[in-house]
Amino acid sequence: MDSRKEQILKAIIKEYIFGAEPVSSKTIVNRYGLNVSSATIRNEMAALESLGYIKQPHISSGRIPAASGYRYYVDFLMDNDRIADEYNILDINTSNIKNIHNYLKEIAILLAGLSNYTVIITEEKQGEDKIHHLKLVGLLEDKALLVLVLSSQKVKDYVLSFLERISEDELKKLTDILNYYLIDKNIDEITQELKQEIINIFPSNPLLVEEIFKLVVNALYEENNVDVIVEGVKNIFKFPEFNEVKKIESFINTLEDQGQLTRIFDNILGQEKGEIDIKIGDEIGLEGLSDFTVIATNCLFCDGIQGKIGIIGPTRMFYEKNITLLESLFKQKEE
Amino acid sequence: MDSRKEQILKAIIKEYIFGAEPVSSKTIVNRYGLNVSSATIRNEMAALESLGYIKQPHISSGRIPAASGYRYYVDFLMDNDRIADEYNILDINTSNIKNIHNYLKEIAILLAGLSNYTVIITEEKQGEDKIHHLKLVGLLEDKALLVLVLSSQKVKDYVLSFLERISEDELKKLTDILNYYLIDKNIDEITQELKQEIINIFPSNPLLVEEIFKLVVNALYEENNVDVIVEGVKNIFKFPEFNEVKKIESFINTLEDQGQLTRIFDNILGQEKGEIDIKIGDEIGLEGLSDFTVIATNCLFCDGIQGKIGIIGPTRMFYEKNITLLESLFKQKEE
DNA sequence: CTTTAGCACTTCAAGTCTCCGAGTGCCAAA
DNA sequence: TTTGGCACTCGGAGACTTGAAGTGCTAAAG
Repeated sequence: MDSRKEQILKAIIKEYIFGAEPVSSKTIVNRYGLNVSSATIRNEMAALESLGYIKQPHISSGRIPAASGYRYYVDFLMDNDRIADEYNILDINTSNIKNIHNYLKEIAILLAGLSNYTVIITEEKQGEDKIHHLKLVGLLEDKALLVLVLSSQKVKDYVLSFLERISEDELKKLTDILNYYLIDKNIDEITQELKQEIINIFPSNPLLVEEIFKLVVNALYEENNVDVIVEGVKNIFKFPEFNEVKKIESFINTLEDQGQLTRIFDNILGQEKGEIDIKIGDEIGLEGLSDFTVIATNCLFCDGIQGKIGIIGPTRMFYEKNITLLESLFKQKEE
Repeated sequence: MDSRKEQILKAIIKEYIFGAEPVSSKTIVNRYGLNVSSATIRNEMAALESLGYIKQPHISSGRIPAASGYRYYVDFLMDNDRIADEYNILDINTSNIKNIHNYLKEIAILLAGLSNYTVIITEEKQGEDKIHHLKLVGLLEDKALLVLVLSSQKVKDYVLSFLERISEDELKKLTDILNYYLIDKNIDEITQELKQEIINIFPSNPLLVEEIFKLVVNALYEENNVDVIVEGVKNIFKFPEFNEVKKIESFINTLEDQGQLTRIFDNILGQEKGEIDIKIGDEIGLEGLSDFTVIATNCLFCDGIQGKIGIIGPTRMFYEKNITLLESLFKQKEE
């Protein structure tokens, strides 16, 4: 990726974010004076395509960014000198918080209005459920079942796949270790350090331990009876790429499935406060959201009220603006 | 409307509710043995059409029910011997009500699942706001402004249109009467009797008083910070008649506008508990919902928690089933 | 007066065809 | 390495055809 390719990729992405239509080589020459001809741009575009950053909807159309193109843009090309507009979102009605749910709802509505995308807020009610015990059960050569029993008596199970075979004895040993360390722990007590400790004791398969920890945290997270608020669904209709009922349907199906939806926050479960997480397309890990981007962060909404907040929109999204919006939530709290 | 016309109307509606496609004269002969030929059915259909109960999407297609056809069906033709299936909805998790919002949400999800339509629940937090004072201001010959000041200091105004001219003096007089009776009243205290009293004192324009009362109740209702829960939006995609993005958009826009949405419960504001209100198409009074039917009722969800619950779906709806569903909410509470 | 058979008529929906514009890929020359 | 030029491809819009479904109407039968 030389500088000119980056310039062209950036131009394509900016143009496509703005116009939602495939970008032609000619458009780039006309609007982003690079002092080369459209043929040169076409050559570079072909190169960018073979790198996977852009793609063609069909053979004789312009290019649109691929997911990895947006990823490259977010990681390396985005204008970081964005002006930190002051959005004083958390200040609304703070005098008037009789009801946390309504307060969060107002924040969501406001943020949906400011961003023009859909906003999701979860309030975490922490530590209500704990691990009662768990068990690993071998299934086939390369599969096992993780069975979790929670202190609320709920049972959850997940299928694990291994890269290489693991013996029954190994599974038994890992089950014992996990039980020893995890029984009676709530979501806050299942830390990165604890995970590391177990990996040290059971070094033969760290990836498996990672996976199990993720699922355990997930299970507790879901069971904590989080309040999920979704606002700004109607904004989806502003985007011409969602002009088919099928696409709207899969979006709304995902939004209405609370169990699935909270998974958009998976990555930021253990993240530092104030960090902004960006997941593009399949990175989100939900089938219905493969054309979307989620920008999310942890947020301390007010004393004692903590949760996560995410902006979700098409991958063709105004990244800078939304990141600024979420950052501004923190600026206020730091004061 | 002789008995045969009613039979045919009923057949058309049942058939259309089931199949979502225009019903032909032949279909009726085949499936609803009336012992007449299709030509006779066609004659009757033409009559039913000129009565306004059914219509044709285009000339040369079968008939579909018109809004007033559904109305006739609901009022006179519906099978009232419907078996009162026992849906023990309110029993879910009653032991576990830590959080009213989540309890209502669960009810909504359950009911949305059972009905296959969209469910709306509002919890009323009663009597929080009152009328501080109000004023009628003449605008043009046939218009005036109703200005409401609430005890929460919020100001709301509405334009009133008269059929015939009303003098400034009259407006002043009515303003004084209304203030005398309404100041410091909350939503529960603004009753039908109070309205009647004012109409008796100010008999020259009862319609105007009616209109003002409606707006006052509305304003207080909106301000009572009701918690609105919507579940089962995704069910809309099951109905072939909503195969255009435009239609979905207007539905979702309405659902997301809480101020508008609560107006679907307008009719049952003062209604007896347990009565079921059915509004079809334009009867709902919301532009975005002219292809929908709302079936709604007051509901005492549990001790002290009162609210309204509505099922909303296409006019082509399984009326009997949904009425039964809502009725079953009461059966449980009476026990 | 009511019902019915029969037929002409209308409309939609799906399929086919053509045509045009936009845009690319690639070659050969600069 | 860049560029002008040209052949090629594809999608979308529009025109046209065709077949199926269903009606309205008329004239005859009950």
